[in-house]
Amino acid sequence: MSLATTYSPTDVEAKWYQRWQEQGFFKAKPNPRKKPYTVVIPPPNVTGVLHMGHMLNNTIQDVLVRRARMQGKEACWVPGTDHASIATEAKVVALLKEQGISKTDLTREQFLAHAFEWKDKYGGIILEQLKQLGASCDWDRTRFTMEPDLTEAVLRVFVDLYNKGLIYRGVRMVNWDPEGRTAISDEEVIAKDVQAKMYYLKYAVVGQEGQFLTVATSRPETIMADVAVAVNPNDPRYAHLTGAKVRIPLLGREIPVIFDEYVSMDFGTGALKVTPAHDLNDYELGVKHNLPVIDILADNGTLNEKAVLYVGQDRFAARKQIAKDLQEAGLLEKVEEYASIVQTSERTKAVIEPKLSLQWFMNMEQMAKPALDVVENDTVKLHPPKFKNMYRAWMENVRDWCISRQLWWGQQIPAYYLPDGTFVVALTAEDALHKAREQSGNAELQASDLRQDEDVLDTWFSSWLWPISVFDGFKDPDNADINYFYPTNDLVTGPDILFFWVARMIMAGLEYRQEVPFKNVYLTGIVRDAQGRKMSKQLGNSPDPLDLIAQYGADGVRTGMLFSAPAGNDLLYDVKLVEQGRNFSNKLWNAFRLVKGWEADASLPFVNEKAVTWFNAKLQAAIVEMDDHFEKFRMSDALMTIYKLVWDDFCAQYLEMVKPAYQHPIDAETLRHTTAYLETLLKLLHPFMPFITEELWHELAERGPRDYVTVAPWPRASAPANAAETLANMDKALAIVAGIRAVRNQKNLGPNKPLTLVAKTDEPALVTDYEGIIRKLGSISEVSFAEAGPAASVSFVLGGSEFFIPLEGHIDMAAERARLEKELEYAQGFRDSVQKKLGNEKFAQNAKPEVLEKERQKLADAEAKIAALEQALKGL
RNA sequence: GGGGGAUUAGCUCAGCUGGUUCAGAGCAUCUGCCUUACAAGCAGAGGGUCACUGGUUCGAACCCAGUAUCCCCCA
Repeated sequence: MSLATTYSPTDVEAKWYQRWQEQGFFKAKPNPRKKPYTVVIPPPNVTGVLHMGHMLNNTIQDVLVRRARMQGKEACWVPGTDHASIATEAKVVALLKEQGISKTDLTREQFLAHAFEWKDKYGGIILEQLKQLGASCDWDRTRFTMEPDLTEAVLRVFVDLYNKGLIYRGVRMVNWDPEGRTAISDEEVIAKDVQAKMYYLKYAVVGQEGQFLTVATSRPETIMADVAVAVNPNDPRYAHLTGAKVRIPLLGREIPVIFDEYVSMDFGTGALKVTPAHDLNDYELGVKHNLPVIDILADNGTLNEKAVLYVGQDRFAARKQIAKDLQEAGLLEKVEEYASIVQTSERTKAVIEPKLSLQWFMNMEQMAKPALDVVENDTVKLHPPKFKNMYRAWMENVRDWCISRQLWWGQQIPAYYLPDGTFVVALTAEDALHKAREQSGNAELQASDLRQDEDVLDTWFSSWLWPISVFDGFKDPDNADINYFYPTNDLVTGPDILFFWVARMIMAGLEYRQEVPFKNVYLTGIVRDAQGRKMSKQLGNSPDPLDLIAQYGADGVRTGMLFSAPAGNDLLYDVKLVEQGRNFSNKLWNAFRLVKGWEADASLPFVNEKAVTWFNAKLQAAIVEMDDHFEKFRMSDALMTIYKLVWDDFCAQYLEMVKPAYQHPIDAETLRHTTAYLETLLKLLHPFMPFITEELWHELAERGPRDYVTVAPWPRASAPANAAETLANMDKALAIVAGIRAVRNQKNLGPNKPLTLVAKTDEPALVTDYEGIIRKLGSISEVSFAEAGPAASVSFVLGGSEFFIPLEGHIDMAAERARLEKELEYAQGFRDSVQKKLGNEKFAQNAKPEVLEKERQKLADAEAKIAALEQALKGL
């Protein structure tokens, strides 16, 4: 047999992924004999390519799904993509621009044709990439948020919520993205710290020549939209301005001075210019004081003709220019630097303009309440739970959701305008005509008389229906799939979309299924580089996931990502992690090579009973521990448990214990147990490392046509008799081995130089029962017992026993004495502290009996050890 | 400005109900080994004032108060 000493994943991975698909292992259908286990993928943008965040997120989902599948559940992982309205439209617009085509030259239909063409070409890439990671999605269920069925779901919900009065149309202050030329929701706005300038402008007081009111503003270009200057009524500096008017600098228009306690006296000069069209707070102030609104900004962020000055200039250019002009006019008192915040668009990064605009909104208050309750009472559990607080804060302060977008790529709003300016909301154009005729009383109204709203809906207005719509729960609310697979079990996503998406899915679930959409939400962290910086194209600090898979294997990458990724914590990615993952694959591969190479000889006696029962106890304990970790969504801990079991207990200890001498056969019983253990380990590892485990599963034995580790039953923990004793005894035996090895290292003896061991102990069985193991792992040629150690020997003490290794010519008596004395000193110190504790009356009164018993045991152990050490010193 | 979280070994993090020789794990580091499964490996070792200051308790990494620093969310 010739197996390479290193595992090479490349061919193996492609082969098994294909076989799994051929076998249909990932397909799920309602099965009353099985429990459903459902996960819906957070649909990546169609524009997307796989990045490290997807790798982490989808690895976690796949681990959960694969384990559930092995547990005998009907595991259903629904994949799909999101049409990502604004992001995709921006991408298509940019692409067309490269081809010399401007969006404005196209009709809506032409543009959408281009966009769909683009989507068909690139939209599936990310899903193909997920296959390389090993994602066990049911690909037959792949959905797209803009496909006909899902679009229909969106429209139905819109119509329904409109009819319930939860969706309304109105003029409100919205976040305007001048780059995307669309309104966006509050959640799509990102606040950024910037170093800004504060301009101090002089407003001349009307009728009092030479008197000025100085106003501090960061946006001097908006003075043309000013309708008042506000000061605090309690501010003595401005009391004399009651009823006064001031003149806008440069422009000369007169505006009133108003008094309102809203104005902070400490900020700037205590005088605030009021610009209702371009600031939310100013808008509210304007409404309160009944002031007009002057909107001087065009949709693209340039100044419009209402500005009078700087018309056509971009807002930032105008700011520079007006500062200069004010300076020249002597109306700029000073400019100061100050730390400020600007609101930017999540998608286009453009600086947001607050803008008064006619949009569609959804009332959130009514839906938020039940969605908050289910999280508060743990019907939906957040992992880690610290996110509950954030969730509560958001839900209690939720504002209405602006759902219309001035874009083409997305679901067009099903509102139809009549010639008289009124509108109807209907699922289809025919319905709309029907309603329009009814509403207007004009039976002659034709379809061509109606004009559908130009806007599309926010992308999240389709995503929030995802757990229901992927099972066609709107079109056909009582179908077998939705009844079986909904509610889903676990959702894995990032905390950045807790409000965008998670909260709203809960609302939709409660509204349309009267049931939460999932029971657990696992919130991943952000993948950062080793220095803690976010991964970004600009920094070039993000590895290409597909390169990583090619280099380290999908299994290596998956385990690498999970080694250091507790829920909710950011993952500091370092190539060392995937190296560790790859090394682990290799370790497993070599363990397999060893076992595979063994020849069984049925005539040999079963000599490894101690090792076999010990490893079984270890294995069972590890299964219990893993199940517990999984229960608590501690994925990296579950991985670490199996990692240590495989590497330390199975490879470093167990295999070394049972390994026959080179080119010698092994007894059949041991081989049988060992192979069974290896199979169990493969099962436990499979969710983390699907490819190598499948490969080894098939290499290890002849398998039937449907016998794959992918569908093998998840191991059930059993409780072996006397497990605790088995483990404790082996620990003691291994401590002897460790003692021997430490002596080898100290004395610089090679690992193979045969040594002899002399034991002085009250528990000789601990040595005789494990003598084979001690000999093998310690390279000991002979074990004997004595009342005192040979003169020229190194000794070590374990519990109350003393062990000697005769080493003629290697002994430094002074060093030996010093070492033993140090150990003795520590043991005595420990004994004293325990004695003191036990001597404390209050402790004796208050401590629980178990604790007291343990302390007494500690004292006894310490005294035995001290006695042994004293003996050893005497013997020197 | 409001709210939340964190601070434990060089790094990333566990530490559950206050009590086990409780101060841990992985990685990294150091020393020695190419020992017939694996140098992507083996054996061994070192390394911490549990942020700081008080308090509660027989007993505190853990509970309480305050301080400092960092992170996140919201405004």
